[in-house]
Amino acid sequence: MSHAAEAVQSSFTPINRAGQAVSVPASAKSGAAPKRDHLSALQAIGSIAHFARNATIFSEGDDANYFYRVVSGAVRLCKLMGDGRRQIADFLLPDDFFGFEWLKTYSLTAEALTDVVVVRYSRSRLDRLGEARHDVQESLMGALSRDLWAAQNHVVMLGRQSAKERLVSFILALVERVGAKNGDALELPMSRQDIADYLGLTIETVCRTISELKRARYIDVPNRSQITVRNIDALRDIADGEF
Amino acid sequence: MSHAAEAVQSSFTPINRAGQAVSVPASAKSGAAPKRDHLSALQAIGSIAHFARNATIFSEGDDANYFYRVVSGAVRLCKLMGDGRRQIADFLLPDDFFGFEWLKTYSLTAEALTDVVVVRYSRSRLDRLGEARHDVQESLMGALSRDLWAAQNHVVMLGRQSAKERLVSFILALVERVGAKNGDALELPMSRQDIADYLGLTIETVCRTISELKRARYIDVPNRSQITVRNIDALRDIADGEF
DNA sequence: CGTTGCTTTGATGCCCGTCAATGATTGTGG
DNA sequence: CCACAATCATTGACGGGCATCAAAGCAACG
Repeated sequence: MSHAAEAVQSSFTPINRAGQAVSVPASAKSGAAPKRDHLSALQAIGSIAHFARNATIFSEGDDANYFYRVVSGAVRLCKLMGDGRRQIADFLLPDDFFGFEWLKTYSLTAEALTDVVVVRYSRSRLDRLGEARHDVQESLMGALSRDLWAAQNHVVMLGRQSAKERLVSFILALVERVGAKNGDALELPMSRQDIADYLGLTIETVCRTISELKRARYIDVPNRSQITVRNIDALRDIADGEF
Repeated sequence: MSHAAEAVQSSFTPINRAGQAVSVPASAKSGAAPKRDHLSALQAIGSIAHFARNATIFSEGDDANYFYRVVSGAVRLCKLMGDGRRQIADFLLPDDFFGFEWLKTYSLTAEALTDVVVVRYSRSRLDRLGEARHDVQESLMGALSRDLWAAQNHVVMLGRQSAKERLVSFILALVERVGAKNGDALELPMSRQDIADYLGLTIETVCRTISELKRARYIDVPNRSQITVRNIDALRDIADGEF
């Protein structure tokens, strides 16, 4: 989807769409390889796996034997500090890739937010495929780049935005992700605590800020797993520090 | 701001300055490339450039025409919000690479912290080199991965650590970077404001926290650009939330 | 229906930001 | 080399935003 590139400038979109099927212009010049798309090439070495809600898909420090793509459901990537503090790095939705590591071990923990179906690619096969096929290699590089881009925006959010700005940025990222318009409802597969751990806040601050946005008629909250956006333009102003 | 201070060293031909030493096969694409290490391969396409303190090396949004390596001096990478708030993503020291982008434009601004010398690689040549040579491609992936890893740790720091923990983590990162021991002095090429903008704090909080660490005898501050570490183990405890 | 887990709201306090003044260091021109 | 200005760093006083502690609502499930 186009927005991934365009949204770069103004809005700090925290959600990362790792590894979407983005057009990869670079391989166009080669022309020598048989005309096959790199996603099909990946298909050939993937297998399906299921995880129940709250199951751990892999833990930080585990051998990074697999690379994943979400088919359905949602996943969170997080880091745990020694004393139990938790920071969520990313939420993954269908078609997002995750678990690609340069090092031998995972640098994050992946957990199922909901029951989830994933495609799993063995790392050794992926590496071999990458060596053989330049487009696959570049597609992996693109996934890495998108993750880095998302992490850098996340850093700005946590370092320099207020609680309200962070929550609004988070909502706007979901809006962009699904192409929502005023009046549309957003699905929130994650809990308030997950949102808090993503935004570097407490659950109470997240709740209070949601209530505040509701009182101000920017959003509605029909139930705990949905938010209806009422005034996206006003939200954009808030995210950019206009209020 | 001050006059642009870019100066490309003209006494060297920017194109082929390393050609003096190494025999470079004219067409790198030829299948049977001689065994050569990827750094030398990079050398062949790099040229030297100088920037004065506070000069802008490139700005967010500029066409990403070059990829850089620090030779001497130090560089900061930062993002600016519309209202002037600044977040520093990274500080770069000699041998660090920066400015590698997947997108067409830079996602960060790079500024010279001190007078700085860099090697500059043209992106188009780098791309061609990457297509031809797998080791170069992988070395670029490695650089990306390290950046991502650093950004993820930065996220945890900003999201879940206190001011004291952040400052201590920052000091410890410098300690690791130069392999300092108790009693060694660390060079701080950046200002207090830069440190604050890296840690997501204000300059006053940074100063107060430095003073606190000094009072507690964990560090000494002989002058504004040096910190002497007195008790690294105690600092490690603080960074992990032990105090 | 009661239990369980999650969410929301309220009361209170503290960490850190803001505002302000002073001190230290660097740079500049006489 | 000194005088002065400009910049940067430090410290203090104060307040606000968010965390903490506590309790009450609410939905899912046996």
